[in-house]
Amino acid sequence: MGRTPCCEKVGLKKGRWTEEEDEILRKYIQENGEGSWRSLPKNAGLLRCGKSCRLRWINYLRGNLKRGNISSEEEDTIVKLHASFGNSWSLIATHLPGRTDNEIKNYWNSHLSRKIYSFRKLATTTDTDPTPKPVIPPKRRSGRTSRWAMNKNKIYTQKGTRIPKQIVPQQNINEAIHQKETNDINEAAVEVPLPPTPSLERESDFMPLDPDAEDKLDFGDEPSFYQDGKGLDINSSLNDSIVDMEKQFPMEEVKTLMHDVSLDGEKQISDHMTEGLYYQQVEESIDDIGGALSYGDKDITDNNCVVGACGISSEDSGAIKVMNHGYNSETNNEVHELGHDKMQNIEDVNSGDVTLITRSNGENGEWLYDNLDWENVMAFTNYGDNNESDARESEEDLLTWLWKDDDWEIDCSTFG
DNA sequence: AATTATTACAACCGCCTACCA
DNA sequence: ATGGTAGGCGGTTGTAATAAT
Repeated sequence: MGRTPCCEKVGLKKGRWTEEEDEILRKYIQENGEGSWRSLPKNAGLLRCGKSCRLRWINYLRGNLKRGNISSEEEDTIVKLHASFGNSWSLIATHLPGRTDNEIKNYWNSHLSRKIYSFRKLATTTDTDPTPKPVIPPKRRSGRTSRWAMNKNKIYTQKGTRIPKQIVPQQNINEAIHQKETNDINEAAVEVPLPPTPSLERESDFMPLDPDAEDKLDFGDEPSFYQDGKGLDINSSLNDSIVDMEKQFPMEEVKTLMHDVSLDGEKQISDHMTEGLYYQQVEESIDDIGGALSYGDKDITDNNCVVGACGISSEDSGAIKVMNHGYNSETNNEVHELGHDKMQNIEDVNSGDVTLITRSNGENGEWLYDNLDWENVMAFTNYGDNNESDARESEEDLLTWLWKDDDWEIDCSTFG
């Protein structure tokens, strides 16, 4: 049996609402209250579908709605909440008074997702010129002026480029938001769980998106991910695969190596970051995770590739992966084949991104894609705690990533 | 000045779930 | 237990607005 339509659509008006219609709807609801949307149009004398009336009311006519630009604080909150809740726009909207789910969704799709994509593109550029590049905003493209565009100089400053930390579910989300509202969240002792975006999601290896995230964020007396600032205790099925990297790979050595790499003319991370900034971020990341952590198993090298390929390059995850990779250097074919040492190995994956591996071609300039286990990349069989839907989503992410890449010719030749 | 390309965002669509008879 | 309905949600589309050519 087919689904019955929400209303009889014959003869109903569609498209933009006029002032007159708005006024009729507003007046009717003020007199009769919300609800009974199905019967509302008829009673109010509107030639609209009940759903359309509801949407119009909720998104534009009801009181307490903020109009105008999304503030930087709101934007920040959206990004952070998206990390925890994913595309649950209505849930995100409950934390942004006066903003509707539709508005937030649109803002995400038209502003934030693009920003993140731009950042990833910068981070994965194949430009081999080691010369530091100035931060230059892209040429203005044609099109309607966005609210965001009017908010000057917000995006292309380096100031805010640091990718937030991995999720640290140590406190209730509301508490974190309150903290954010009253202070600078970056200075807070505990951060709000961080944002994987659609393209970032694959990076939250340690805390996959969870529809019940809000309920679970208040961990109460649950153990922290961090154990005295050293290593990681995820208190989960991953326990067996957790490696205290500091034991295997002294932190000072990691820092030294990363420092050397950053000064070695390798600009894999991003053209818009200076070496110093990059190093600072890596160092902070290492400090943040209290030494080391690992989420994979013996196939962690492949995991690094998979995750990186499907997500934005993040300095934090980069640092983590670097260490993992360094630890697993013996299993890394390209390192041995090219005779690279641990340091080169770190360079290879220092953003955890497949594209960057192409930079490890070193002496001969050859591509190293052949050394990747692409079957595994596509199958995602080793993706952490994965299940079928995760794998499918990851696969879509990768395909999206490939598709979005500007250099189609290179992609074709590279991936066959 | 006209056209084209691109964008932001309002609105729609269809699916899902809770509720009720 | 079942089927119908309303409301809610996320994804997608249509289009007005705007910059670039």
